[in-house]
Amino acid sequence: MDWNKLAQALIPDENVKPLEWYEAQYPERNLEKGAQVTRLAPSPTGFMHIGNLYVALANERIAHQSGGVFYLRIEDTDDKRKVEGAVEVIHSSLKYFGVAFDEGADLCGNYGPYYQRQRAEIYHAYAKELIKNGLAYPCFCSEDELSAIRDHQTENKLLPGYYGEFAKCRNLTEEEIYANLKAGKPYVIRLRSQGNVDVKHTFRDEIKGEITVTENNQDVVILKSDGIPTYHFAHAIDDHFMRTTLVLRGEEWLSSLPIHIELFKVLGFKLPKYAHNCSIQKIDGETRRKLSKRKDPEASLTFYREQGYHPEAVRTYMMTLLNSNFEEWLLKFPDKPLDEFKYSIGKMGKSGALFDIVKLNDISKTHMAKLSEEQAYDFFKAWADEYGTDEQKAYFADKAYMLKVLSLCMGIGGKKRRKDFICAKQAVEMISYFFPSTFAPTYEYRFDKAVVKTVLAAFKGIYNYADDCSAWFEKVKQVAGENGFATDMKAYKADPTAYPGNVSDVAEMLRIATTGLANTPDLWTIMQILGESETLARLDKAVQALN
RNA sequence: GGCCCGUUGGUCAAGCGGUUAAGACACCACCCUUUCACGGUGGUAACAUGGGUUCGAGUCCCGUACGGGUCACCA
Repeated sequence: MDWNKLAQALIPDENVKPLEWYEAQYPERNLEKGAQVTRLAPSPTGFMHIGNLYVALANERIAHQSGGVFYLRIEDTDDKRKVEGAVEVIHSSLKYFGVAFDEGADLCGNYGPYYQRQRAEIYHAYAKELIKNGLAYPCFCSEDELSAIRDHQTENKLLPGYYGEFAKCRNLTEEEIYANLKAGKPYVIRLRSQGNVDVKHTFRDEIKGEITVTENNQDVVILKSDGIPTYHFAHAIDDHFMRTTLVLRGEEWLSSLPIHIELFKVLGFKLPKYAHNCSIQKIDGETRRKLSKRKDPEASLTFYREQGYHPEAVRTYMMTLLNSNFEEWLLKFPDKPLDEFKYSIGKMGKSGALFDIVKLNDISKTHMAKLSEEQAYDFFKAWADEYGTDEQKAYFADKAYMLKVLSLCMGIGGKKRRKDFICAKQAVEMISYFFPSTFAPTYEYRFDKAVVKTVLAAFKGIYNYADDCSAWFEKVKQVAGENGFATDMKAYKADPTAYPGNVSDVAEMLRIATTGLANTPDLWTIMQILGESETLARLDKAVQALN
């Protein structure tokens, strides 16, 4: 067999450049010792999974912390998955959460093009080299033939795949090959694997530690019939020529590592370091499973935008999942920028973490409590403009009023900040009672209607907008006392059965009457913000509702 | 099913052969508090399982169970 002739027939010289050209074009990067070059290599499906952010963040931290480079490569080798505008989505959604690339698709960079479809030539050049060396060959098997092989293998409990004796096209004669080509039969290029599945090696994964990998014996497809490479081949070529030093990717790739190892070997490339991280899981009834794009809204990055989670909070939560010692650091330095945390790949978990929205909420609350009322205003307004209802958008028209509301609800000026707000959506809904357009109370009192009614009417009769906080509270107490409620907490606690309730119960009635909720910040201030006429109107309305 | 990876409280997790087995979230109690929160103190709660190795095992080895991943001209 004349491999050179075959290579030339399959991939003519005029379509490719000499191999040295590529090596010269994409030289080793001139970086400091220890600097890591990492990448994110998504397919442009238009859907950004929380796992994309997760792995992006890890890659970004490792690159930037080491003085290296973090780039974006688009794996668009599968035509079926491609969606218009997807790259835009990748950039914008990651940027929103504070992850930015140094180079890559739609950015500058000397190691491009960063779209795999545009790199056909380089893949062809190396496929040709493999054919020349007898390490790759054309395969004319049809889908039917392949599935027949697979069926036979499963029936006989043999290792499935295209290898050894099952690799029919592996030993085609020269005549057969040229006859097939002449007949215009479609073909793929397969690797002629040199591996043996009985041979195992230990391999060091940066996250998992020592793992055993079996040699690859599959004659995997490297070039599909349309001349586009498969993931495996593109990975080897691209990560070599883009000079990636660390491939940090999802653990679903772990099982194809043997293929990648062999590919790097036959291509004569130095193997990068590998790290395989676990995917984020979710508990579904009794079972854990991967966060699913279809079933779980929180799997999508857009979910966090729609809910109005602060990007910094999401990022912080991701960090707690990514690095086990991060939370300790955060506790110690709550106000330092996240980037000052020393990220360590060795501290990444070996097993999949469960996504815990309750924890995210807690982190979000703490984060919101760091914002000023101006910052909160801007953040909520931006959210409302994009996702809010018309009424909610209108909340922000009177900025001075909104600022008063926010500073009350966030506990600004107090000794300790409140932590009521989780995300913009919830926060904006929470403050809806401050706005007549959305004040729609369902009064749910814990006391008898008649009692509530007397209390409300009595309070309304003596309420004075000009009262300061303590005068106001004296009146609450007065109403409480007049209706038999305990005004002295110590007395009440000593014998709760002696009273129908205490001042706090009376305060709750007033709170529900004016806000519709049992849970709000300081009531006196709320009344001050609402204004005299609105407050009185609400008390009236509440009394009416009791008839 | 084969191969690979994993398994410490409800959840995230520290732990690198000797610890009273950290911490965070959640939950509960108490305290603080003129109301709602915040905050503070304390509490409940874990090494999947069976065998080894060792003076000594959450930590090392083997088996079992359970969970996850993967077996494409998808990435």
